[in-house]
Amino acid sequence: MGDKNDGLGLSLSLGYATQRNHHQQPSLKLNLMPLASQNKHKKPSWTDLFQSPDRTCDTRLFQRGLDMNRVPAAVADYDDETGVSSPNSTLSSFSGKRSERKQIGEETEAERASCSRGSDDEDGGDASRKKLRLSKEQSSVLEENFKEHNTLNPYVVVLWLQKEKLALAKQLNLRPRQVEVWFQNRRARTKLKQTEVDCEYLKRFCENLTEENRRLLKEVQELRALKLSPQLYMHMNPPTTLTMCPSCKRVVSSASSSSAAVVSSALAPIASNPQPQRPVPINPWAATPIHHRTFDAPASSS
DNA sequence: CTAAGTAAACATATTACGTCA
DNA sequence: CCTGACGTAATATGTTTACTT
Repeated sequence: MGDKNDGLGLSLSLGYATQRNHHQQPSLKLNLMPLASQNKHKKPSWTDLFQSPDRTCDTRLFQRGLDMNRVPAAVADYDDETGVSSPNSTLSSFSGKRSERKQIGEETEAERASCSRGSDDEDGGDASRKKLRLSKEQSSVLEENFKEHNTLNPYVVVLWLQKEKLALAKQLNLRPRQVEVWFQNRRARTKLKQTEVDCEYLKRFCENLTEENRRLLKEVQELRALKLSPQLYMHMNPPTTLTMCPSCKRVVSSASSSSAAVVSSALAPIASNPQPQRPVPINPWAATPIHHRTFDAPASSS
């Protein structure tokens, strides 16, 4: 997608956005790479570095029948023993091509029905997917990791993705796939929230502009009226609220009363000029401080 | 070098489940 | 107890990118 690499913009500075480049700098794992997979003539690929020699590993694990929310010791052991964090492992039971993923998913679905996260879910027998609510502790740990890793540079994120995700899953007794899904959904929620906030922000901005426009129109009318009766002009409050910064040449709009001196000097040419010189329209966005918002976790309903 | 195939990771939309008022 | 709203885990699908053949 085109927005993959500019995900640092509106979409929340999610560090993952650039992880596509992970193939470019996986050097830290050199010592973990199977020699057989190395090519002397080219840089080691990420795939080389992290790919499990046996792509069916995770599948096999799940085919043995695993608790859907418990990281099987075999998974952790596999990772620990080999020191290899296969990209596939992050997909856990659903790695591989979509079709394969689906197939595997179907395979594990039945198992899942007979599995459970905890001891309180033993009804089993239902072939439909079972949605399990993460515990508060699990959610908070994931949340912390999200905060910690959504702004890191891609390289670090890649390492995190490839390695720490497994560790996180292990720590939380979740499948790596669940961690992955959680982050995916978390990003979606964050983006949605960001969109809502931006929408509200634009709405208010538009309202302010409308109000400002109304005010300026009124001011124009007043100035035109003054033009017809100059003697009244001297006793009036300064009508304008626009000032210009002498250093940056920026026109600043201030709703409150401006300095009388500044206003008077600004008005002087206007009073004498039949064609009042308005400041060059400025980009309202440029003059408006945009505060980068940070988003906390949406209030959990659980 | 190029093209086709593949894998990984993502965004997005949707579905389905759990919780709560 | 029932029900609808809501939050969210899980799934489906399509896209992009890097790598391999």
